[in-house]
Amino acid sequence: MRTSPAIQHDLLGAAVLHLRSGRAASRSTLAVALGLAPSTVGLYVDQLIADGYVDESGLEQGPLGRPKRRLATQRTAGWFAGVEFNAERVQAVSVDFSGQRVAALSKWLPDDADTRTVLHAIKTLLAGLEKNAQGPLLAIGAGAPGVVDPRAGVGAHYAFIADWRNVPLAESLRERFEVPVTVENNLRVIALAERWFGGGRDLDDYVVLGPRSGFGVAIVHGGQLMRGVHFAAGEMGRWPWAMGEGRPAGELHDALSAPAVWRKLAGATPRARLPEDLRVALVKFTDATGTAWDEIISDYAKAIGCLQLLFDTECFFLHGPVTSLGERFCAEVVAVVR
Amino acid sequence: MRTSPAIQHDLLGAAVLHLRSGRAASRSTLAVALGLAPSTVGLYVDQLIADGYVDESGLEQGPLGRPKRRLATQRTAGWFAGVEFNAERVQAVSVDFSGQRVAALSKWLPDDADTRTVLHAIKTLLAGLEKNAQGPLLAIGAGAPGVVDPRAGVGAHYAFIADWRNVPLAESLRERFEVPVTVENNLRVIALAERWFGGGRDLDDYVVLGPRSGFGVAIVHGGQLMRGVHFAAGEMGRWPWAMGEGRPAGELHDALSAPAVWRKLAGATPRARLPEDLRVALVKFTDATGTAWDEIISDYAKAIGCLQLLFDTECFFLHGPVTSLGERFCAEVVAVVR
DNA sequence: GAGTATTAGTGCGAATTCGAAATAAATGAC
DNA sequence: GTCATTTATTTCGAATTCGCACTAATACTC
Repeated sequence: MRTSPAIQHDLLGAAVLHLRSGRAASRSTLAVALGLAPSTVGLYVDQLIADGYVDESGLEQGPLGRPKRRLATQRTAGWFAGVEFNAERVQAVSVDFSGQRVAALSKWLPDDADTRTVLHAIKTLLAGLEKNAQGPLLAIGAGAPGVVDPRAGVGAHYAFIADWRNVPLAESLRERFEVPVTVENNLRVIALAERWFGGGRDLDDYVVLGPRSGFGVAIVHGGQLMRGVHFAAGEMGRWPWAMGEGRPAGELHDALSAPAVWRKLAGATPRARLPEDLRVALVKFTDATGTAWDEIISDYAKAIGCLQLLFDTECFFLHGPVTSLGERFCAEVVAVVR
Repeated sequence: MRTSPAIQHDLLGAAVLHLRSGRAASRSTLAVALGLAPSTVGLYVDQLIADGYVDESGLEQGPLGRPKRRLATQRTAGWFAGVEFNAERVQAVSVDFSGQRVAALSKWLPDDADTRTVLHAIKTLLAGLEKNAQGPLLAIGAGAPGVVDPRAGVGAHYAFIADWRNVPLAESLRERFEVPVTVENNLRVIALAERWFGGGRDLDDYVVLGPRSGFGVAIVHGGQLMRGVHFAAGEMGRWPWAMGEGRPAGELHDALSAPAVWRKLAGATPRARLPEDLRVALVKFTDATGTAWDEIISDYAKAIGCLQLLFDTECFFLHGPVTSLGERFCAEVVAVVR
């Protein structure tokens, strides 16, 4: 009989993430991915199987040699809740232990939503997910807008929700649901998701552009999020920015934020509440080749060029409503950056 | 008798760096600084003393309790060589094991210096240091201009030295002197030095501004240098930059590099070779309050502001010839950034 | 000067991780 | 079918690091 080590929480988490994301599917691949000796991983996997977190699900034959024993996370070992919000709406999803989305709920907020309203809405949605879930709730992850202190689990500041200042979000949810709660900035949550499940899967250095009501970027360096001393890194929207030939100087988010882009394209400010309609309405613009279109392309290219000179990064990701401009937008931006 | 572990090179290096920089001076403080258990540090220090790298040098009484047994690096355990160069000159220093500078040599390069000339000059200076040194040479550190691949020890590219392309600098020096050689970009070497011996001693996040013939920055995030995929991070000099009211657009180094600053202040381009004279000549400008001066201040403040929004860092350092503008320059820049 | 509080450093068993050899499970050659 | 080859996993002893109890050295109190 082998003497298994006590399960270390961080290693369990890392192992499960690797299995869930498909990055590793057997003891040997897990060993490579985690940078541990095969013998060590063997001990850990045994323990995870004994505890009901992981299952062996058949063999996977390579071109030669002994086949891998495929590992899979146990769907029924429990579930996770994720919640994301801004001044307009709250969205929540439940995800089973194997990473499959089980259910999603969302709720529009009233125009004058304050901190209390928002917290209440979050708890209501989470409680709703809890009702139909099977197995124990294992953890909650929350993506909050504005400046977030993930160590303290506090939403430090956000301009668009009344009295959103030093809100102890993690503590509040931990009290109510009695599980570990992780809080992180909205955009940085996306960067993390990109790393674990998206295109940043094998990347250690990349930048996520998040044009929304403002313009922020999330920077991943050496596999780690760059947060800044005051958790305010990436606030690129407030860069001084020349608005165009002979135009007055402004700030970058006046040129590149989602509302600014809509305004330029449509000469109007569509409500961000109607992304479906918007996408339809904008299709014609993506086929047009007006000055506005070229100007947006050139501004985005300029911003990305600056970031690339500074970071010399592997990859950029564009997230948020502006992605509805489609593939051609990205392709043209890339061309101009070059 | 205690069973000492085999000395691990990285831990030895880290321990010695902490002792040399004054960051830790006893077993207990070293344990805190290295994040190891006191018992483990005890074993390591015993080994270092047995091997003649470290010495106990008396006691240090705190306000209460058993006094620390002060540790010091053995001056005579060996020495290190450091060499730094650009297209104009090569500078080399020797440093004993306790971090004291022993000797320094430098050499101007001819105007048409090519790769062979530069390598030869480097080796000549190092050989010169070797003559008067006592004890074994332990390692060489080299700071090279331009794009440097520190993993391969290769100088990838530098525009101002003829045929400086993929120069196997580390290999070349290792062959000649038969010790480990570390190669890093000039400015990043400064950033590392800042972290170990300068004002970045207790900082994990900061940016070093290096205006020279161009304008580069070295970024330290989480205690680690940000190098970029192509080792070209920080090339901020090539940012597009409005040159002033109604002036044509240019690049940032046209406004902020050392030659650009001299040109603006003096209406001329003094040779960078004469920093002593320059400093004297410039004193009058630091006392003047002309448009040029204000413009430089405002440009520097704008650049630093952009970096701060992006990185939200703890601290900025200014290095290079521009520092001869003095305290007042920095103070005014800081004021405008605010 | 004996006792107490405080901090520094050591001894030793326990926990974890590793490395190398052994074992297991497949393919393909003969 | 047997054997060499290849890859996956396990066994087992060794190496390293830790945690905790213990000892050491000092100042302060009475």
